[in-house]
Amino acid sequence: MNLRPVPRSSVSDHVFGQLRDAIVSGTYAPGDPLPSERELGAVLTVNRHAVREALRRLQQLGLVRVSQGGATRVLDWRVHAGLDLAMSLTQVDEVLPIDTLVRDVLEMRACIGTDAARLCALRADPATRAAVTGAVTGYVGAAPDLDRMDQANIALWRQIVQGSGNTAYLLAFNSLVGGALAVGRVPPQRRTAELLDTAGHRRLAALIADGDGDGAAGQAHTLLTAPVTAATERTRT
Amino acid sequence: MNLRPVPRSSVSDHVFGQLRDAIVSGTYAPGDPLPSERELGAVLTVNRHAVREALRRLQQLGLVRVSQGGATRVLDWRVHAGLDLAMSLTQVDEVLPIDTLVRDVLEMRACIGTDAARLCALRADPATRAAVTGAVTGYVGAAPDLDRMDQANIALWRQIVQGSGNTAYLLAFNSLVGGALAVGRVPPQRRTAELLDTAGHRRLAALIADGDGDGAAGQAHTLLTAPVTAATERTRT
DNA sequence: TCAGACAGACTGGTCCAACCAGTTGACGGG
DNA sequence: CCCGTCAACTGGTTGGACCAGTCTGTCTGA
Repeated sequence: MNLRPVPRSSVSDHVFGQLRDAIVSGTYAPGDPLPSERELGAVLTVNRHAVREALRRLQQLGLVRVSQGGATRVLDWRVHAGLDLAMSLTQVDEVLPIDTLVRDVLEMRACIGTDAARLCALRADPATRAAVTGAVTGYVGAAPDLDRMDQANIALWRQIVQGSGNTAYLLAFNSLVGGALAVGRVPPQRRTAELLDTAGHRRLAALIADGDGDGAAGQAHTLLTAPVTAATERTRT
Repeated sequence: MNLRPVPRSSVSDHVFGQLRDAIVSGTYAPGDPLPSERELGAVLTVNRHAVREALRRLQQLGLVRVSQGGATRVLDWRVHAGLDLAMSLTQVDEVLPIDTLVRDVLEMRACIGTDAARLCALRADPATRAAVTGAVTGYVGAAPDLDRMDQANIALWRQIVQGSGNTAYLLAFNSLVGGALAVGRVPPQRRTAELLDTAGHRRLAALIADGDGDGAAGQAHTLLTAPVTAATERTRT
């Protein structure tokens, strides 16, 4: 087995995690006031500063609204939280089934990836086109090691998204990669079909190199939609 | 003129903003160590705790990596930052021209919105379909007040994205709405063309109500692509 | 000469204690 | 009944102290 670095979590990390899960899972409803910082510190046997640091992170995620003098209140994450929250949503199976979340992320990746491939074919400079072709070569060369292919696949799509010249796509891609897609929640055999279509990826690189926007979009759609339908099937069971 | 609530910013907000801008604008290159917390506190004449809270938020955004014992190092935001960063990118015109960012956001909104409309037509329950129709009615009724139309337009698309049943789309939508699109960076006259197509929006609602996924996608694409091409023109000038 | 152990000077992590600055709500006078 | 006042909250900020890792230069032994 391959060893991974030990995840060392600080006190404020624990506080953050607990509060985040409590909020997303609905333990605290939107509009509800959170216990005061001093009270949270007392209950969790933690210093107030640790609580404050955790609250800052929750605020940054869009989960709470803090106001001096008044209580810190819970926001409706369906309204105020950004895509980065997806990176943290791995523990709340009751509220949001993990299979559904995976399907959603794949669906979004397909949507973004298709348009990014189109734009990459239209807007990318020669160096980037070459980089895409190179990334595909690296990807194909990684076969049949699924883990390495996975890694190379992400690198490939990062190139494409970068080549699209759309910063919003790039940031969203980061959110998705850092999110449920990459947490290892999806067992290897589930991605086999997607990852093994090396011919399809080669074709995609060629279309991008040729500057054929519509062709690249179509090919990307084909490549990215297959796993979505598979995931959709999975949610029904 | 319409009055707006006074934005009151805390000390740690200022620290956060300064560091964020310094990082995104490249003052600190990826891999560079940030000054120590004590040093930052001394330079900014601020307590160390305030610095720490700001650093937590930067960490949450994916802009820095902090490690006990070692220095806090700057990450490459093009690799590690999520879409939420777009909500903060309004001041770094040199690195990322604001017109380009607006175009990117509109492009992404068009991409997501098109697929969300398709899924909404396919998957939404009757209540949600009715809500979409109602939102369009409210939107049309808001004419010709551009500000109210803007608000109603956002509410309408929120309904559609919600109806798509895709949580990733919903969170991304929040990021985009909270981001450059809503900061008032785009003068009213620039959105006129998009906002005034009431007939097109009515048609979209009808297609969604009928469950015509492809039709809804096409109509949504028409509605959302127009502002993108306009914004693209703008970036050339 | 050089590899490796070691010590000290950093780094961030946590805690305590105090005070400032807003908000809230109950209480009492008009 | 209304409205101002004030006390008891809330979060905001500061200072200082100490723990716990990391890094680096130095010094020792081979």
